[in-house]
Order: sequence, then C-alpha cells, then structure tokens
Amino acid sequence: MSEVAQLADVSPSTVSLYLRRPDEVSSRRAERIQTAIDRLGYLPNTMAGGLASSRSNIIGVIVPTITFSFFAETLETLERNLRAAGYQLLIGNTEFDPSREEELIRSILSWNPSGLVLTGFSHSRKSVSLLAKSDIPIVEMWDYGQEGLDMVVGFSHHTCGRLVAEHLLRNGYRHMAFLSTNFQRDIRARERYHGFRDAIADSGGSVVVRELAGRSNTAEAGKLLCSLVDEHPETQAVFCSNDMVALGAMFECQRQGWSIPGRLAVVGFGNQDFTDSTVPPMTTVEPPRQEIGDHIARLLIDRLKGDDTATRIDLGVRLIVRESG
Amino acid sequence: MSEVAQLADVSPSTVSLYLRRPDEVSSRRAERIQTAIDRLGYLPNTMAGGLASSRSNIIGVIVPTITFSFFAETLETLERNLRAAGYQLLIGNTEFDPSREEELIRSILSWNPSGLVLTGFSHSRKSVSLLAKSDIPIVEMWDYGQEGLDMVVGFSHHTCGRLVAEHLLRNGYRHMAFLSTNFQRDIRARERYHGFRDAIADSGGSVVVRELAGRSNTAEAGKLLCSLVDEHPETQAVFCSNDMVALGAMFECQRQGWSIPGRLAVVGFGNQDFTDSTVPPMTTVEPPRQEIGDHIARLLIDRLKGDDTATRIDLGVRLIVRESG
DNA sequence: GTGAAAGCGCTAACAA
DNA sequence: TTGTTAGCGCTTTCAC
Repeated sequence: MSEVAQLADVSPSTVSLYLRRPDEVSSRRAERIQTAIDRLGYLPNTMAGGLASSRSNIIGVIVPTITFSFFAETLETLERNLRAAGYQLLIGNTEFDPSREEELIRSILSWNPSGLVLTGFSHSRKSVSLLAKSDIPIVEMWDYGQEGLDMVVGFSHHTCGRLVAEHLLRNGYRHMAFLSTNFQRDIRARERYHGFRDAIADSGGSVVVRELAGRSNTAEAGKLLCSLVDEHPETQAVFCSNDMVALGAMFECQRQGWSIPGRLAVVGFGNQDFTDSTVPPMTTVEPPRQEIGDHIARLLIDRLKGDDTATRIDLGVRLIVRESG
Repeated sequence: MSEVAQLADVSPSTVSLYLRRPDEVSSRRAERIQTAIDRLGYLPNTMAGGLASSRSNIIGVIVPTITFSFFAETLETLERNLRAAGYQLLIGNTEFDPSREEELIRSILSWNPSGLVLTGFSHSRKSVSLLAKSDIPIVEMWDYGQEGLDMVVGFSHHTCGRLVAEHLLRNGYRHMAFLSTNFQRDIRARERYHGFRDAIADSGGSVVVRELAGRSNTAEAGKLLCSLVDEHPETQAVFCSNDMVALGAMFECQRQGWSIPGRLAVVGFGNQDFTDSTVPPMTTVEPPRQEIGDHIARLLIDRLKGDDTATRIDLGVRLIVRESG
C-alpha cells in the first residue's frame, strides 16, 4: 500500500481511505491512486486490514456434510447473498461428529468472524461457552422448536414427520416403516421419525424403523427394504430419511414387482430434482433449502448493521404429494 | 496472549513459542502456560499470527459449484487431508461464470494463502497474471492434457468420451446422442462430447447433441430425450453429461416403454451412489472424485515442505459397465 | 530455554 | 479532504 501511495504521491492513509470509502477522496487523487493500483497490480492484505480494524468480513458456517445436496444448496444461496454484502464464507463440515464441531468453532472463532452459522441445536457445553463469550451473531439453522443461542432459521422436523404420517393415515395406511441413513448420528432424521411415530401411535397404527449402515446408499436401501418386508409383511408404507433412500426403495419395489403405492407407498424427504420424474412420481417433503440461506443472510446483514431483528423463523416444509404415496 | 503470559509469569514470546513448538519450552513453563490458556479460555488470533509471519494456513479452492456431488466429494476429501496437516480451506464457487473466477482469485489471494486449487485450465488473462506474480503453489484439477500453470491433477475428458464411444461401438451401436446439462458453459462436458464424437466419426457412426436449458434437471432430460428420438428415431444410444441426466433418460424410457438397452442404451457419468440400483443397473464412468482430493493434498503438503514434486497426474477414469449400455 | 525489541501491512483517531 | 501517529496481536530475530 505504501508503494501505491508513493507512486500516486499521496499518503498511505489516503490510499486506505480510497479503498474503503472512495467517495471521500477527491477525484483527482482517486484517479491517481487507481492508476497506481493498476500499474502495481496491488492486492490489499486482508489479514493486515482485519488485524487493524479488529473485524473481518468472514462468516463461518458449520454443516454436517456438504455432500448432501440440501446443505450444499443452502450454502450456495447463503454465499451468493453474503458475497453481495461483502462477506466471505468459511465453511467447516463436522461429518456428523460432535467433537469436530467444537474444534471447528474454535478454529473459526480464531479468525475473528463477523458471524457464525451452525446446523441444529446440539452443541457441546464447551462450544456453547466458547460462543457465549464471543458475542458475535449466531444463527442455528435447519431446525426449529428449541430456545436457541441467538437466531434460529429452520423448520420443525417433528412436525415434518407428523405431516407425512397424517397424510399416509388419511389415505388409509396403518402399518408403516421409517428407513433412515445415519439414524444414530443425524438428530434431525431422528426427530422426523419421532414425529412420524407419534402421529401413527395416536391413531393406533404401527411403525418399524431401520437404519442403513453407510451413507445414503441406494443399493443398501433396497436390501434393507427387502428384509424389512420379509419380517413385517404387513408394512404398507415407507417414509425415508431422504430422497436417495426413497429412490433405492422404489427401485427395489420395481425389481420385486411390488406396485407403488399399491403394495407399498414410498415417501421421500428433500424434493430433490429427480423426484418428479421417478416412475411413479415420488411423494416427498420439500425443506426450505434455499430460503434458509436467504433468511440467514438477511438476518446477519441486518444484525451487523445494528438492527435488532426477529430472532426465530420457522419456514416450515411443504408436503409434495405425487403418486408414490 | 499477553494476558496468558502474565498469568503464567512468562514472556509473551515464550507463550508464542509454546503454541507453535511446545517441545522447545521447558515442561515447567509449558504446564503453567497451558493452565493459563485454559483458565482464560484463550483463543489465538489467526490474523495477527498470519500478519506477523506473513504466511497463512489457508488453501483456496475454486470450483464451479458445490451442488454437484463430484466436486463436493473432492472438497470433502481435500479438506480432510489438508486439515490433518493444519490447513484451512477457503472455498469459492464460480457458478460456471469465468468473470467470477477472477474475482475469487483476487479475493482469495488477498488472504495470503499457502496454495490455490482451481478447476480446469480455462482462466482469464488477468487471472493468469495475478497467479503468476503470487508464486504460491497452484493446482489445476479435474482436467488433464494441457500445459497447466503449475501442478495438474485430473483426467482427460476427451479420452473419457472416446472410452464410452468405443465401448458402445464395440457393442454394435452406430447412431448415438450426447445429452448434456450446461453444455455451453461446462468446458469439460464439452470435451467429453468431443472425444465421444471423434471416436464415433472415426468409425462412421453418427452423433447428435442436445443441451438441457437448466441445471441437471431430470425431468427436462426426459422431455429432451423424447424430442430427440422423435427427430432422430435411428438413435440407439445416449451418453449423458452426468448420472442425473442419465437417470432422467432412463425414467423416460420406462414411461415410453422403450427397453434399455434394447431400444436405447443409456450411459451416465459420475458413478454416483444410485447408479448400481437403477433398473437396469446403469453403465457409467467413474471419475476419480476422491483420489483427486487425496493427490492434491499430498502434492500441496510436499510442495509446502519444500519438496519439488511431480507436477502432472493423470488419474484416468474407469468405465463401469453394467446393463444399461 | 527464555525474553526484549522490532515490525508484519494495514486502520482509525486526530490534527492540519 | 489529507497526512501524521499510534497501535491491532502476534512472530521472529537476536542477545542473554
């Protein structure tokens, strides 16, 4: 920067001012400075700036995984909105490991971020105290229904499970199953199951639950479905923890010659792109993937401007009724 | 840090040394320092450290999109490996917009990163000169066959296209189609098409190409396939730019009652999880999604340790022959 | 093995 | 509007 200043024959602080608030510099010098910047190919040093101002344009985001298209879409939307306001995303993924979250929080906090976005409400005690003393805006996303540390943007997975159950019950199904990937570690999949189970219990139906060993492995979903139907031939409908699992279930039905939804109704979660072209089209639940990103960006930007905005937003889900269930 | 020093009754520089090379501090003081750190809940300030040492533990990565599971998997693998070596990923996505890449390079470079990973070989002139003068290790990934700025880890998309064509030709198919999402903007999809087309031309077959308007929209792939077969009823095989498009094509065949591969062979790209359970199982190409991440991490770590390592790695692809083509 | 001192490249008062 | 000055919180010599 001092080189730029020298070449433009102004002081370094004028250059700094020009970079941050160009209209407060006289147009004559502004022009000279810009020329010098171009000539030297000057790139500002963000760390020096951040240190001096003890602020950074970083927003940390912690998600379980970026390979689930849900989260990837939220991240892309969030990034697009936040970038427009001059912020950078620092993304961490826990791979569903709670101890990783603490480590990530620590590492992100050491960057002096302007804000932090977490997935869900479940954090270690240490994480919470770390966050408490940092006093930056925190958003917990992709869930709703608990108190929250600061702001919350998401939806109730319990309600989502109930919604699906009620839909199936209304259509006369009584014996159901929940087919899940990551059931032990994914607290939100478990919540959906709980809502599903509770609604079914209320009306005297039955539910069994099965967990896939790996990630959302479509082939394994098929095998699991087979053994499930073998043990519980009364099963009439399956609610899957995501659309990929549901796709695996549908393919298995096709291979077994089980009609959908005649022999077995299949419901997914995610409303991924492909769900409208399966045969038959898949009934699924649409979570507000992008809306979550949009709302978080808005909340964060407002808060960082000083506004004290609403802190809890329930975006709900939409049940997309097609033909599979 | 000075607070920690005071509480531990040592100098700040000893604390700094302890944090960076703990074994060079006497165990008595080390213990006192650690106690003080815990008591105060001290978190180092990464920006101050980075400024003082004029290094950072950041590795920038620029991908077209993180919502394609290919790239997401490479990112996760890369992150896992690099984290173990003490590096942080700063991820940017261009959304296939070349001008965004330049902007991202600028913004990442201003963080003084230790290295930078780009997708493909196509960069603006400005980007190249920006990178040239930064003298950090650069990796271009997910492609192979051109000179490259520094290191290259990927595979040849042209060869990939040839591979699929040769497989289909060997099985007696003559009239083919290429069904692509993002054909205009995704230079690598286009390269696969070129390889495909060249091999077919060599043996006197025919190819038509069709582009989906949106992202990899499965439903649209179905419609496009229909109009394609309508215009070119001689078409016997379709190579799709990714597995999702291929899935859409397969569903459309099912709806139309076209047998796969009898009436139409379908080949995907990606070997995504679901491809082994489609009906019939999908023939596809497996790109080295995770291997790319592994190799880049190793190259980068070696280079940053001072080793001057091999600079171009062709990981190739595997043709996964199943029943759809 | 430890500490004092200098400075990384900026920003933010403040004075001019 | 512009320049001067004093740090931001660390790391890195270099003496001790």
